[in-house]
Amino acid sequence: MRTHQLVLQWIEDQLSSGELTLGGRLPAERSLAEQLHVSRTSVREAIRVMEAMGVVRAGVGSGPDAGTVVIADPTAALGSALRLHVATSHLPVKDIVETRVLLESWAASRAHPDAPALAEAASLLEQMENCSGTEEFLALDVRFHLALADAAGNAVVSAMMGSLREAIQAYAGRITGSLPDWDATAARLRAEHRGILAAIKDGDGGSASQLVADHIEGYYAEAGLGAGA
Amino acid sequence: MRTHQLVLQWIEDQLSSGELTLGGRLPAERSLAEQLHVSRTSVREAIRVMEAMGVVRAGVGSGPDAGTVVIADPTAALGSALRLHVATSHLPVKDIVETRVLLESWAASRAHPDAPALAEAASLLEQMENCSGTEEFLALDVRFHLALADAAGNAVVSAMMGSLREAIQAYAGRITGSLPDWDATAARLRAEHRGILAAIKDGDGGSASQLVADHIEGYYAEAGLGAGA
DNA sequence: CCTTAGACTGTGGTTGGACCACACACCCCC
DNA sequence: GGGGGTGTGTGGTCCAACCACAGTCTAAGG
Repeated sequence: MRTHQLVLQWIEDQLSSGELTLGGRLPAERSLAEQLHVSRTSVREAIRVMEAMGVVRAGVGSGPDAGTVVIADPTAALGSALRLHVATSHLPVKDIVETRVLLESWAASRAHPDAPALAEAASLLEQMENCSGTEEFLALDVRFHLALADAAGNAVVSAMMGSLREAIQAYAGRITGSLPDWDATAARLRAEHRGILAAIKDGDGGSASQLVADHIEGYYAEAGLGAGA
Repeated sequence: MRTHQLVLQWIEDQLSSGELTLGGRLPAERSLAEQLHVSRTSVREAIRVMEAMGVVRAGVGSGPDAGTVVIADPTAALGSALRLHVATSHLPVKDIVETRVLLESWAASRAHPDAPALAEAASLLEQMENCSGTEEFLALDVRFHLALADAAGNAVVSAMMGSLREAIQAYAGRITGSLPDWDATAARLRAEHRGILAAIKDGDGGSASQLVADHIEGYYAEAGLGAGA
């Protein structure tokens, strides 16, 4: 076993045993190196991996925001990994979209009509009504869909959904530019969003699920992604 | 932007542009450091992250297996990340199981009856008939479920399924020890496996989907995981 | 007494160099 | 022609130093 993996194991054990919790701070790199009898280099490599996994965040300087603290950002880890594997052409964009439809339609069917996340979704919907640029619209769109996923109350599905969206963000931005009439598309998307939100609030999960699936598949189909997506 | 992120960006660009492909080899760490005008330490940190993401594999020595080569193991990345976040208690095991049911039941409903992966699943089923230890049984069980997921032909779903299973592998092993009658449970699981495989081969996706959901939920329910999982 | 400009301390970030173990490839010697 | 030692290049590890940053403490000045 390589040295940095030993450090990784130590940190994971600390997390599992509860000695390191969310918001807690790891020992300083130099202290940790001495404590585990390894070099600071190995400690740093382990922390780098943890950082890529969205488990810790390293901050320089002093004060409460400094040092290496435990965070919880599973979306970052999954998103980066998926994006890289898309870059290697190992994960087809078609499969990403298909999985996104699967997760989101499930979330819509399971969303609680009185979840607080739905209030945020409604607020985002209003902001989308009067927003100018396509970039701003897309950013709000991402947050809207994430809010819907959160309403289902499954942290794993929410994280996976966010990471899928992140992984193909650059791709989605490119195909959006090729749309024939953005204003018309945006108006349609807004109307569909309202329909989805209304269905969820009415407790009609089955209908909401179908609307979400049509919404996503319709967008990618219009943008020119091949059949099946 | 930190130095190692610059290296990460460079590697990702090489992957996106196709100059680095599956099976290809990265320049040696020392060469890459000189080429990008950074220290070898920064290059190593970047490679370490890529390794954790399942994108590259580092090997010492000489020959075809040496050096840092591009691989494609998205399961490793997702699995480690999920496992760590489960360790921080940020992702409940209940949500993991729920997501597993979602993905696997979808895969069962979409599996192609003549997919080559089903032949492997059948072979694994035979091996499970006459196997002794519980560990061996569980290992074969993992491979059986992965084969079913592969039969659906969605690489993203397959990867996510494998990573979910990996993330709770230690957990599953613990609860298995608390089962009252392992032999009876194993016999039931085998029978359910046969039923699932038969449904898929008959082209009855809906039935297969329901059988898979019952199969997984039943197991965790028997092992004592709370309701809803 | 209060304010403020400076030094101090501890954090991660980066670098260069050195040495090790490993595994293949080559070459000399038998 | 065959076999063992050597050469070369790879990643793995460690060390010592320096930098930038940010909060804190201190001492000088009002």
